[in-house]
Amino acid sequence: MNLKLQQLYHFALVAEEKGFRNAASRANRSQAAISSSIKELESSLGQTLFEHGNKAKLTPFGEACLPKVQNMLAQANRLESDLFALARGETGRIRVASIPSVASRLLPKVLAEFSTHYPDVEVELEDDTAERVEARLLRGEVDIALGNQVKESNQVKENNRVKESPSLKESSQPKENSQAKNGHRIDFKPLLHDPIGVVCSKQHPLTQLYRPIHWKDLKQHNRIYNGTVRLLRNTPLHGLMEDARYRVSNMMSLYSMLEQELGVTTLPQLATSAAHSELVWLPLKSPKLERTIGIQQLADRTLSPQAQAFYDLCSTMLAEAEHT
Amino acid sequence: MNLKLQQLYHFALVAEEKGFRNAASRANRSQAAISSSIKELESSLGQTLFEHGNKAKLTPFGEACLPKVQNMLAQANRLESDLFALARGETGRIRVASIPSVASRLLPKVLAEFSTHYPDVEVELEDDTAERVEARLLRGEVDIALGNQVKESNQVKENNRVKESPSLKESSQPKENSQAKNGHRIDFKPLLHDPIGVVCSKQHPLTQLYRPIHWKDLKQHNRIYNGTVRLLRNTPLHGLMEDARYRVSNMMSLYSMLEQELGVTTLPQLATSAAHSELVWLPLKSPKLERTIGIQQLADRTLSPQAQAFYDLCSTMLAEAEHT
DNA sequence: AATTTTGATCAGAAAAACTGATCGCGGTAA
DNA sequence: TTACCGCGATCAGTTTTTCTGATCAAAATT
Repeated sequence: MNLKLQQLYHFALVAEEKGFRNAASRANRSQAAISSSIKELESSLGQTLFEHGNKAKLTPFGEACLPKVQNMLAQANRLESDLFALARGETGRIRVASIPSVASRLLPKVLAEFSTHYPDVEVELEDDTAERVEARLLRGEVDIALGNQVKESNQVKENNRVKESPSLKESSQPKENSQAKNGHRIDFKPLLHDPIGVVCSKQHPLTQLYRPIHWKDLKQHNRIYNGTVRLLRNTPLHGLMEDARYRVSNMMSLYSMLEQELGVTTLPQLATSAAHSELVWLPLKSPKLERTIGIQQLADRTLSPQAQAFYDLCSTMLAEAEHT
Repeated sequence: MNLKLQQLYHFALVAEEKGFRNAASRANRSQAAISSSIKELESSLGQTLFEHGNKAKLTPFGEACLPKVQNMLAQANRLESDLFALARGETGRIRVASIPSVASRLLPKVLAEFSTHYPDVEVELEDDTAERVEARLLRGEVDIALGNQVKESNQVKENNRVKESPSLKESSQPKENSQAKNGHRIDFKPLLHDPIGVVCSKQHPLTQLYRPIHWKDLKQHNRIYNGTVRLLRNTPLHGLMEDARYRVSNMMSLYSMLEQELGVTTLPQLATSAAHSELVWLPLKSPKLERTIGIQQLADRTLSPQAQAFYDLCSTMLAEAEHT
């Protein structure tokens, strides 16, 4: 790589300005600097670029070179602004995975805000179950994931690795990290708390209680199991819900069944659709349960500037969203 | 112009070699050099390119940059070889103007030889009268011209230096001047001498002379004027030829007329077509006349490498051609 | 003929690039 | 676990490159 961009730039400047001195002033350099720069370029090409002793007139060779060099300089400039735009996160593409509740209830506002600040960044958003969202992140298919805190995977993996000494490290790491087989760890940043309650039809007897619901109140009703029941692990409710009359994986089916008054279910507040006006979400008084929603990234991978910007925006907007 | 090609090159090397040390060895540099080169690039972009502390793994940003940078490097390489090819004269285009006799009798061999050495150089050859050939050169329409010596130009140059004799030249300048309004001067390099003789049909009485032809021998025959008669200026023959029975500008017409035995003409030996076997060229004994054929270029313009190569080849081949 | 302007050139200063040695870290093998 | 290797980071010091300011000769301008 013999050629230097600066030499080419100086060459083009002299040719355009028709003079070394003008070129020098446009380049903020001394005339001597330009002179030797050209000389250097000429010697590395083995041909003279300007007619010497003739006011900086191009030789035929120089004339043949000029357009090629100008083209190169233009491309170098384009590259430079491309890279800067990429570096500033103004351009590019980010891939986000999210659990459906966040994707439908919280992300739209974030995306709208994001796209006003970064109109040229493509966002690829895919929703999936909490487990699969996390898996996609670990596989590197997405840059950022929005999901629940996954306590289980922490405990399991930690236990697999640390065969002894359960005391010291357990307390420091477990909450915010999870480790996968390929060595990637997930960094989880909690953003908001989503209370878990009971969902049923507006006509359901539970709505007539006129007192806070206790978990045992569900015993006497048909229960419908759904994916979010996993969140109840290690709570008294878990057993009850596992022992459900119906099991559905699809949320739409769940809503339909609830509307048909086939039973009741537990859901985080955000997971209830605002579109189904025949259903109600009732707070659960005891135990008071909640899931922690947060944003995840691979711990050992730097975020791209774009992703970082999205991450930051999510953090602030979702943390604010908690109080509304 | 913040970016340096070398930094981009080092970046791509590290990415391709997946390691600073391998990259360093491929670049014939120390590992420290590569390291600081990358660091410099990162700081000028304002973003980290590699995951630090992770074996030279690209960040997402670095991954986005890599293909763009590689593309730029490829183009820089292409430019470099283009410029070198141009500089070595292996590529490009030259424009040559020539008087018809040289173009048809001498240049073909030169062109054949040239194209074996420079197969990728385009040659644009145009033939025209000596005057117009010279005009094209002065106008910069061609790089090189092949023509007759233009004596006046020498005299003008001489006279510019010698401050005597201000009167005579003024009038002779307009016609055959080699000095144009833009100050261009023509540099003429004589290559071979072309004797001027008499051309007529094989049946013409002149062929029966059995002694060298004297200019007065033409008096008693019909004469055909042609463009090359200008070469006879200041010779006794000139008046005779100016006072011709016929005047033609086209050589083909001239040959036809000679074949029809409408008269005789004077021509340089090279200007006689070998294809017209019914015509003969007879040497003129007294005065012994000749034109000097040579190669011309603008005196204050450097030739392109390609043109220079052609110039050199012409010089040697045509000088040799004189003795055949 | 005098003056201005132009590019070339030089010594020395400043900046950039590079080297070799060393460091700490993480992975690997004993 | 310990010892070791290979990695990239870092540092001080050197070499190379680039730049400046002054000066010059040649050309253009007046």
